[in-house]
Amino acid sequence: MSASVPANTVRSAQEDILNAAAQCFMDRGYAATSIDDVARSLGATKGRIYHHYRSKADLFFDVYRHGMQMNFDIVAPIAEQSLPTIDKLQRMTKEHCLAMIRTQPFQRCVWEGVEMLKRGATTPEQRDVLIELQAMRDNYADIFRAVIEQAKAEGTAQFESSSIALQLMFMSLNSPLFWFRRRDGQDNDIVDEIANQCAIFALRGLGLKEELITDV
Amino acid sequence: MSASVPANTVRSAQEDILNAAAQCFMDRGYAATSIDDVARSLGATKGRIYHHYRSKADLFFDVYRHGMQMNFDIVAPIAEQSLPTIDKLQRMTKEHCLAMIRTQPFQRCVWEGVEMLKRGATTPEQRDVLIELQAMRDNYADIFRAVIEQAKAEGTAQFESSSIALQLMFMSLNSPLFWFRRRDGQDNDIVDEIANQCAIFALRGLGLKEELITDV
DNA sequence: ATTGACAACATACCCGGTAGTATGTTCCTC
DNA sequence: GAGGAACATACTACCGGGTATGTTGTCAAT
Repeated sequence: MSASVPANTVRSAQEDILNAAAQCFMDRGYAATSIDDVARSLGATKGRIYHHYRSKADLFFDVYRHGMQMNFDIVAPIAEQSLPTIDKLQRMTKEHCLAMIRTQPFQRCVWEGVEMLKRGATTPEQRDVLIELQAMRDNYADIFRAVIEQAKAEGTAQFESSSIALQLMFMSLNSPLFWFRRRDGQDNDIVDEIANQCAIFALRGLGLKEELITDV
Repeated sequence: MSASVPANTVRSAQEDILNAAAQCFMDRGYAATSIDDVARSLGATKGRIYHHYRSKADLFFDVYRHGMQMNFDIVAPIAEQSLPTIDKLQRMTKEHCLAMIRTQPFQRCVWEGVEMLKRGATTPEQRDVLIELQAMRDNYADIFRAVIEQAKAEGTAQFESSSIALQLMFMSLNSPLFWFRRRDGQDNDIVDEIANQCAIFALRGLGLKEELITDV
């Protein structure tokens, strides 16, 4: 709130921490990552982390939140467009999958955050935050749910339970989180090709007719 | 080797530990699970665990190994049968998915073990064991790889990279590990129905023609 | 029946790592 | 030059892996 503080400096300092934390949490998992690990990867010490975050969990939750926000920013605009259902679903799945690859460390934290809530081994305060973040994630999933249900209603998709279909679709689209890692000077085309194959697999899995599936 | 020791007693004692450990590792994850947690869930103390296992990692690896062995025992007999490729693939996917649900705690440990090797934050000795277990897992995956490649050769499946297709297939079949948990008096039909939907999704994703996909 | 030996644990203890805190230090701004 | 932001340093408390040692029951040979 102080006008004297250049906001961009604070923001960039926080973003550096967020990026480093996301990377560390992905590399070792939440439980096995120490605050010192994160600080060390920044060439700093704990003091810097604890100046911006009250606890390790708080830092993790902020990574989670940013990861989800990135997904919303990418997919929501597509969902709001007036497109044929199939086209919309194709673009959404492709872009979601690309987001998984491009912001992998953050999305891995989202994944682990979801698991954390399901396990329930948290303090009540942490649980409250996780529930709020889970709601954010559920809202995001509902964007997709609406589209696949519409596709089913239009007869262009076929599946039994939409909840299970949604889970399976996300598992397919999120799968590069676990078997793919970007290398340094890697070609963008490779990333695009992987997202294509994942999206096609997911769309086929949802029962889309073959002639409706095209490259985006 | 001592004839004086009733082997079944030792075995059942070890299996009790394995089951408890698998459950604990699933509930809290490897890093967040303490040996005391496992012992407490058995109504025992550390002494019991460390009498049978040299370290926490050793215990975890044994759970991993048992999980993979269960999968082999279920799927290998099907793969060895002389069946039409499509039928074989259908039965294998369905049974694999059922195994994921029925032996969930063990399979979650398999999953985490795979991640553990990829992260690489282990001692050299642990890494050696993980590499051996990974080879076991790769061999298991190769059973499926052979079948889906044959299906592709026969023109009944279509996908680009068989490696990616394999990953996506397993992600679909394994997905109940993460969004489904068995309740106490739950109907077997529900489990069967979930496995069906996962298997159908996976087969569709692999490009199987709709008329070839039937309930198993 | 006695005893020795060992398996199968339990108990007690050590020690390294880590979350969190309390307190310095530096620089920047007003 | 005063105050606070943005850190670094130093410290505490505790948890958890691993070990060393004690205890009990069982079996085998005498």
